[in-house]
Amino acid sequence: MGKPPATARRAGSTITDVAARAQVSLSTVSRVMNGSTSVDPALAERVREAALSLGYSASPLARSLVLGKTQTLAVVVPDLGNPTFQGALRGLSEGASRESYHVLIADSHEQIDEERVLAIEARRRCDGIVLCAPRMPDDELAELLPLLAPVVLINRDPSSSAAASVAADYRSGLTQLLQHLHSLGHHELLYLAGNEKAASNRDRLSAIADFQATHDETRIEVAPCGVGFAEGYAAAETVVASRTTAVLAFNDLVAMGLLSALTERGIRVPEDVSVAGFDDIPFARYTTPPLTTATVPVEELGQQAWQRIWALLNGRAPAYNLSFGPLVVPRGSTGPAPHRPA
Amino acid sequence: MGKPPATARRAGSTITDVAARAQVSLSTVSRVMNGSTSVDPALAERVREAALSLGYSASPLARSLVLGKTQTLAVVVPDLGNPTFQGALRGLSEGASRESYHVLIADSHEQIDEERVLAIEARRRCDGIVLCAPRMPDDELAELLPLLAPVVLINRDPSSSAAASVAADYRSGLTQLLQHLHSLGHHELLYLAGNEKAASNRDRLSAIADFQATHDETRIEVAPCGVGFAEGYAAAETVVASRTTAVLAFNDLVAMGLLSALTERGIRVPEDVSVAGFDDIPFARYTTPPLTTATVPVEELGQQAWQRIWALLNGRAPAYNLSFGPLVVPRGSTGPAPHRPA
DNA sequence: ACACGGTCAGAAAACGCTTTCTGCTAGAAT
DNA sequence: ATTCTAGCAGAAAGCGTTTTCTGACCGTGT
Repeated sequence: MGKPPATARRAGSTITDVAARAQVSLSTVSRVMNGSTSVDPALAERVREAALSLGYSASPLARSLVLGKTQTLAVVVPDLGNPTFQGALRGLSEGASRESYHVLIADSHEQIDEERVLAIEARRRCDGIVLCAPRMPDDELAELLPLLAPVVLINRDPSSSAAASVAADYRSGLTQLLQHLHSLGHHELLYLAGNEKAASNRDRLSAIADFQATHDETRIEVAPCGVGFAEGYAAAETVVASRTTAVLAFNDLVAMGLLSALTERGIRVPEDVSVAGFDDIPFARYTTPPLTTATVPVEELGQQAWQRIWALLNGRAPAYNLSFGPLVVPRGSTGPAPHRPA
Repeated sequence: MGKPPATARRAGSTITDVAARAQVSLSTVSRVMNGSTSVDPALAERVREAALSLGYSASPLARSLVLGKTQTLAVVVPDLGNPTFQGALRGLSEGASRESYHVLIADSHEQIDEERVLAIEARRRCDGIVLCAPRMPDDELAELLPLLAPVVLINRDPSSSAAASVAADYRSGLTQLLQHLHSLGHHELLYLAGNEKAASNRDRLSAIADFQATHDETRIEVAPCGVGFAEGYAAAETVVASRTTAVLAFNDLVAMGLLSALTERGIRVPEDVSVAGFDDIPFARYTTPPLTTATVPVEELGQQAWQRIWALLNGRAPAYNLSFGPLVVPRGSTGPAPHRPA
């Protein structure tokens, strides 16, 4: 009767407690808990009972330390507020949880100079890392990768180094969007650019340059803009001034901001000007008019990233690097070019 | 010359390696790395040098084990795709990173029966936990809380138990929205309900009941709907059939879906019917027409949650439980009630 | 000159586990 | 009946740290 309390205590019961209660050694408890072969059924039962009544479960920390694996994956994103990364994170987290892996998330809040240390720090507490660093300079990235392995890149071409990666092909996506607008008769286009340093922006610019090179009749203007609603909204001015007939927004957010500003000014979309976004975020379908855009299956991007890191974690070779070719989704915000009286 | 490699190796250097290289004991290395008082400057320098050349940094795992703290915080959300939780997560993550805390995120994917074990599992790898579980039954929550401490609740009234919490006051928000519409002359309202079990939905219903009780002249219909675009879109049918003059959508997503469907049918907002959302997600400002809604400062919710868990982690008492009173943001989607020929 | 106290470095214990190694017991084989 | 072997439980080492404890050395005070 004067024995230690029978009820499970706050947080604390350790393997030693269980061993004591079941009158066996630590080793035996460990074996039972890990379903090891060959331990006397009677003992095993006693141990399980003791564990249960003490509410015991092994400390993940101690376990990780000795096993050398944490069952945790790090994910670095530049901005949790960005639908693209949210989607990728979702896909990733789903895959991870299915394998009972945990996800440590590090938001660099666009502080690209801190990304390096953030990634390293996060990586140290995990078994692997998935990195989204669209604006990290190529050389810094290359130098960082070896320290991070196993690592999977999202939306970054691992140029030199042979890292695993999954990405959306922004180049191809924009090319298709250009063709879409071109086929509608637009020859005066405006591209509202995102962040100069971002790889995804460079890809788009490259697509524009190529298109321009083979289409003399078309003029594509480029205006710096940004990546959010507000910037898109503010760009209405530029759009009007440019007297172009179609606008390629850096992404759907920008497009939506722009759409809103144009509507306010009484400029009709697509009758007066066509607007195309990029990404096909869930909202795009529900704008007025619904937004023409290029799909980027962000959630699948995350899933594929998980698949690759999972392979890596198990010592297998990851699947081939993947590049999703976005598809144009023609919706109401783009239409035939208006006949403009010069 | 025949010494061990001087360059930093992959991942592996341990404190022992550093000690060996610096010709001192482990204890000394540890002291130096932790900026401990009183260690001979010469030795200290030698240690630092060794650590640097080996690329050493202490294993967070081992450190956590002995220190009894992981520098990590768990966050459980029901759905990473939901802007509300995204915002809260952002706010939280920002605060955490400022204190160089890490964030482990667990997405229950709306599997409310797994939330319990998910939370416990996550909690075990962390120093504390922030829980968003809008649909977990009260009794289960109450039973869970003691196992999770220190814990902060988001959007849950900790009824009996005295847990720290931050929440949006959905009741008050909806009341204000009702008043807003009432003052515009609407007497035939329709509420598109969210998930039956969700606390935030119950709060709204309660607000409706109260309002109804004091406003005989007003009829408020309730229709089950959902929490996403698609459900809002699909609800257009119901809205039209109800012949009400104003719709209170469960949230902005539903409102946007509805808006889109109404526009497609040529129903004018707000001339024919007023639509109000809830949450004031960033998109709400940019719909056509801009969406009247009630602000819920989700990011601040996250920040405040961080403040409280941080206090708890430091053995201080958390600030008083917080309830944000949403503010109505009147925008273009609500207007005077139309004169309807009976 | 000797005892005493104060610095500071190393030895060792502890954190909570897993796993190898050791040793005991009992059953089988000769 | 005796030895070999298999089977299973406990002892102990090890994971990489921090921190307490121990002990050496040096300076000071009498």
